[in-house]
Amino acid sequence: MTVPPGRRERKKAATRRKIAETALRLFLERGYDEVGIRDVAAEADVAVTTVFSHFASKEALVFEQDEDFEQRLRRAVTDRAPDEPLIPALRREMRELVLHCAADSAVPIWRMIDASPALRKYEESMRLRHAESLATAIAADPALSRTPTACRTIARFVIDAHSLAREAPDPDAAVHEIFRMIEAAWQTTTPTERPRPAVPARNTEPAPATTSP
Amino acid sequence: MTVPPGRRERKKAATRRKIAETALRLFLERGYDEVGIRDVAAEADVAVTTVFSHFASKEALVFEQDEDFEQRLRRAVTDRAPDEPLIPALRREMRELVLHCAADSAVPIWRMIDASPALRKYEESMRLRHAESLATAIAADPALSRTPTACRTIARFVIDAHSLAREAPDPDAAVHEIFRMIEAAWQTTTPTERPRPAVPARNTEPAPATTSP
DNA sequence: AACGTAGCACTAACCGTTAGGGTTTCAAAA
DNA sequence: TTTTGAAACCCTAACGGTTAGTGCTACGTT
Repeated sequence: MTVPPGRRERKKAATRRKIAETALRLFLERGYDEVGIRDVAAEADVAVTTVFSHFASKEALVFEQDEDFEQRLRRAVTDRAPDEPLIPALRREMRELVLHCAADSAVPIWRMIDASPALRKYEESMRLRHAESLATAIAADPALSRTPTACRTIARFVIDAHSLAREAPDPDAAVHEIFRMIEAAWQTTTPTERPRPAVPARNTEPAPATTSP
Repeated sequence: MTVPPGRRERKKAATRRKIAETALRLFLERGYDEVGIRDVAAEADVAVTTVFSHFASKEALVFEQDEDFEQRLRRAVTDRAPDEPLIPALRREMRELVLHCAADSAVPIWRMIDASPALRKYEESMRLRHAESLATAIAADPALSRTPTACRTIARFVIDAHSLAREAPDPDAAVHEIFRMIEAAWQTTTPTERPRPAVPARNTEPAPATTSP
């Protein structure tokens, strides 16, 4: 598993990192549309085909932490405390993600993204993937048990919250404002649940045959 | 304005229609990815540049009624009866739009769209435009007076409802399920209104000197 | 009738992306 | 150690969407 990675893997990772860093530097220096893939490849001293063996498209060079984002949201659902409700957990995670985007040194990157139609388009298609991934995680939680449509709807709302809050004048306040709406939407979808009335009714996990292979 | 259109305009419209019809026919016959712009131009007996003078991109050949969709949603807001609440008006319109997409002879077109990543991407970017347009219409209604973030959020939710309902097994039921959630979300955003009792000590915004220039 | 221009054609290219085919470098089996 | 397989990389050439440049022609207008 976690054996010391061989020279080959280290070199591959180094190449990938060099390409991504070079690309981002050139994009920020000259503008995304003014830099071609051939420029990136030449500056990183690799072949054009090598760039595309590491990144699926030119836009993917900009959205490197794409999978991070997706995974963090999924884990906010799956790894939350057993008694923590869904929406507050998602709100907490989304708040961190938004603040990270809005306040960090990532500001010029987002300015570049907002200025390029191609990048905005790509971001949109990523968001759909993220929403589906999040919807799957929500639907898989036996403590929630909503309809597929309800899960997908809430997932979309949460993903929407990211770009809406990011573009708001006060991102932190926007997260709270939007999640108040999401919470209300979620509350209307409570057919098969008993939150925590008199008895806490903590189910005791009778036979966890399969955990996580 | 509505003078009998001259020969030039009629010819232009005919060319545009011929291109669109030819393109859609070829796409459905052979598949979107199997038909090149050069094929469409040849079959429609025009130059490639002429195709692009009528349509901004290859994908735009498929989404001709794009502006219809946008306008119908905006008008569902602006042209609704003075006493009709927002969400029911939007739900009614969205229900029609979804049923139109799901039941009509438009089914093979949507099958084609769902099968092509390029078309799905394009549709996504359209949806962002539609959401912004709808948000503007909602924000402009003095009878509603919500925050910009609330307007944009609800607009996104409504646009999301379209694709979610379209993909659901029972689109009509999905529209109602999703709009129940949207209605609840909308209800939580009632700052400058007096729904009913016990004012919960909200600050009253004493002097709104600047409204919206 | 003359003029200005909108619409269209043609060529040639740009750019992202991929296929095809070859070389080096590593890792693990023999 | 040697062999062997394949992963990573390189190069060339091309494909397909898109655009610039340059005209020509037909139409609307004066």
